[in-house]
Amino acid sequence: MKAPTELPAAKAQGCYTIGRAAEFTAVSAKMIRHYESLGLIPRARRTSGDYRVYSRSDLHALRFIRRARGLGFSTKEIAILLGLWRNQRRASSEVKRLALSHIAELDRKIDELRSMRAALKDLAKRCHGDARPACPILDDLQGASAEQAHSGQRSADGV
Amino acid sequence: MKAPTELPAAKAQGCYTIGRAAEFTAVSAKMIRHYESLGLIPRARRTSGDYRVYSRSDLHALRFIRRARGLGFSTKEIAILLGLWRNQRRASSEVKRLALSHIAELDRKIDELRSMRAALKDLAKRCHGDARPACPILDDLQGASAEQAHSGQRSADGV
DNA sequence: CTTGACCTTGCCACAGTAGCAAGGTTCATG
DNA sequence: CATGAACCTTGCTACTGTGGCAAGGTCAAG
Repeated sequence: MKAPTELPAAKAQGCYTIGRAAEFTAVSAKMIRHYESLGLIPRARRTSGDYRVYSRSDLHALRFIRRARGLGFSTKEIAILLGLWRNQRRASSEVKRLALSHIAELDRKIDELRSMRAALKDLAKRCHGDARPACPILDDLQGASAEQAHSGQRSADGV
Repeated sequence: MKAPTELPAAKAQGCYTIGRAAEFTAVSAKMIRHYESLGLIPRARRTSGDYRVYSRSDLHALRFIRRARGLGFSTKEIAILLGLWRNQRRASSEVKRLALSHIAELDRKIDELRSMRAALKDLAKRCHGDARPACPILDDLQGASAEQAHSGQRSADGV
């Protein structure tokens, strides 16, 4: 009940072990397993020795995921995108809606980072940066210099 | 060794329970404990009933942390900033150096998000967003622009 | 004394990625 | 055929920062 050499045969037919799949998709083996556990990709076929086996179309899906991650989509969003991708009867409006909402999210994050940057840049500009201890940056963080220096609270929600 | 009512007395002397400290600093009680466990702030004094007690200067440090978080500093960076803050013989150049390197980090992140945004915006622009399935966004994620059947991979983005 | 508000610790969860460990599989080579 | 290198398996740990819940203790007021 055990084929002696199934992987080489599989390779000849366009099948890949997880390591080769990782190599060809630039998604680490670790992450491939992770995506499987999340259900982003279906459970891989296994050899008799329990090795995962991937087909070319599996690699396709992995590249899809990698590219979507490269655009900053979360795994949940990617799950939806994959669903739309696989659904030949999808409406492109659904995809576009998701994309636009992600753009809005990116804008939000960019704005947040930019306002941090602006505030810090301003403080840095006012700091002599010499051997003396006096430092407007620390003064600001301390809040001693002026509680009303900049309008109240920057809302948290870090990067 | 148990005074009957120590907290009210403490309050009168400018002491705060963790809840009140949270309220006055906008740092959640949870995070105050967390910062303590990280060593960002010293272990709090305790009442006989093991309640943490904070002084006004402790609140000061907590606000310092909150503001630094608001500027996007990591907890490690904040640990350094706190050290500089407490060190009266610091050189402002140290602070400035940290600030500038953080600005560079923010720039890096902003650029990354912006390039995602640009790429996605472009795709979204080309997507009709109607009831039909054809979708340039999915096509791009699929990598259709460069490959279709077999042959090597195309590394899309270096993000 | 009871009650309710507050505190304590500790564990789980999120997201995404990486590392390590102990053990099994494959396959080529000696 | 046996060995060993290279690869695979699962599972736990960690990171960063925040929130939530649970079981139990403390405190102050009624």
